[in-house]
Amino acid sequence: MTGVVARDYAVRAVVRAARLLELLRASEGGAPLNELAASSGLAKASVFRMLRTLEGLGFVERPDGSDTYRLGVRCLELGQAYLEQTDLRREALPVLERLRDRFDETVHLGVLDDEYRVVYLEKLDSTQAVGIMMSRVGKTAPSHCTGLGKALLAARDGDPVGALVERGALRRYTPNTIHRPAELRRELTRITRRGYALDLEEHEPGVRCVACAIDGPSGSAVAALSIAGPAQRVAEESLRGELAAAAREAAREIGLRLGAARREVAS
Amino acid sequence: MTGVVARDYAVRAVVRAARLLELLRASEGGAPLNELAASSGLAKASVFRMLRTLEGLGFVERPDGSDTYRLGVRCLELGQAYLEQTDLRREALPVLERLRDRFDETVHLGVLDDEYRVVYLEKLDSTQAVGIMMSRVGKTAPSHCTGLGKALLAARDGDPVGALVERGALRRYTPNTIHRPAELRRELTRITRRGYALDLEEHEPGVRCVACAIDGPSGSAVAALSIAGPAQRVAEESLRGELAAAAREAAREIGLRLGAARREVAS
DNA sequence: GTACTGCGTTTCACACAATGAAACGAGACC
DNA sequence: GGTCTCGTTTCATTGTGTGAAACGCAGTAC
Repeated sequence: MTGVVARDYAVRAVVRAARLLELLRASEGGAPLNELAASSGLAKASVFRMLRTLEGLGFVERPDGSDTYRLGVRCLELGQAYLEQTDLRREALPVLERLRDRFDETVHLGVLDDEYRVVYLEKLDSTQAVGIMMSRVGKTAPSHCTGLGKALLAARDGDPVGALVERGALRRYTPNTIHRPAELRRELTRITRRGYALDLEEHEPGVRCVACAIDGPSGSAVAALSIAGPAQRVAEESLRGELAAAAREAAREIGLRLGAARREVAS
Repeated sequence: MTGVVARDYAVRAVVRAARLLELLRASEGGAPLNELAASSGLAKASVFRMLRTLEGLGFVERPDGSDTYRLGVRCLELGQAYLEQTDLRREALPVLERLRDRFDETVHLGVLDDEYRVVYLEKLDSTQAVGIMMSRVGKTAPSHCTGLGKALLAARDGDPVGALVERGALRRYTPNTIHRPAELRRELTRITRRGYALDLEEHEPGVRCVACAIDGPSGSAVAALSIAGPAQRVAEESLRGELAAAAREAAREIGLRLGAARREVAS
């Protein structure tokens, strides 16, 4: 899926609309017409029509009647509906809760989006040290330097590292960030072999975690979960040992539940 | 959808794509192609192309590779971005927190979407009796029988009640629901006059609340806040008295902060 | 005051993108 | 094997989305 759509199917106007929404998402607190026209590379008139269409649909709004466009409430409604509808989250929740309670560390559930970013679907906070991690449901994070991300990349077929390189996504966030393609590829094979991914302060300084991919009914990974905590509390040995084992077991259980849920629907 | 866009500007393909997303949102856990084709009234081939386009963009996904389409992660990302970008929420939060702490009752912040539904932007739970209300950030609720909704409808110009009638939205949820247009109109004038809206178990049995509209810099209402609690704890007199006063004051303060924030940006 | 500049808006003729009918193929069911 | 139903593909047609350019309206400079 390096192209936007499998075949040459692709309704151009819709792709363009999505591009504008993405620009608005990236832009802090909205952008004026001209800016969007410039950065999208489309004609001003086209952008104008698009934005007005999106505004009428609630995907975009202009505070009172000003000239700066920002994302609209409709986006929130859809996002919330997505969360409610995904059975992944529903099935995973009890398992994640047990995991959190057992170690009292922060637990995450996440997937990759089409840009190879990690998107958090669930976050269960540890009772200790709440708020040191900047993760949050719906937020995105880079995949090459997070536990969730690396676990999911390792489970992808094709050449995810290549895709990341193309996008110039291999930024360095901390001294530990693996930012060289070759090294990242080695790391991914290692992850596949041992069945879990580590993040040793590669994204946020002071935060370590262990993550495992969750296999869906079809056998391929549909999500991943992680257990994360402050570096001074979680030793690398415990990450590799007890925590990794617990994470793998939890991932396996969620996978089974997903299969069961699917079969139930089918019947 | 009495006219999706002001003039005749409206990119048809985008409007159609939005219609499909809305259908998926309403449908529990996804829908197959044929169903979407039927309920959207579009040709099967068109729906097919649309869905594939949306899938490529991440707005829609198919679990493994099945035939049922559901909303995709991209929706969640946008929704989260919307929440983070709106300065309404940012400015309101500290004020709402004070309000919640003062009475230890659940506090809401919400807006109307383009279909005249209430959308919750923030919910601060009371420490007592958590979970009796089904509200949640990003969820929608009817406007004619909620405090937030009525406060916002009352502040709208035009004929919001007429719009609700057209949509057949005046459903009855409890014996107390105001479902007659004429009566609702009277209620709205009453609300405008006294400056706050009540919900006396009109939406959820056992839940009462008082709500006030928040005026943005331009003077018109941009949102509303409410204080809600179980009927047996919050007496109607205290709703009309102490709580209403506190809600009005909080709404006023948020309005001022919004004005200030806007002016800051402008400078 | 005028000239200028930067913005959102509108117009318009053209081109080709999006469309839907219909044909196709795969799988399930009987 | 026949007959459904469903997703997929093809293809000719047309009307939709397009961008260049013109417009109008601010604000600013001078």
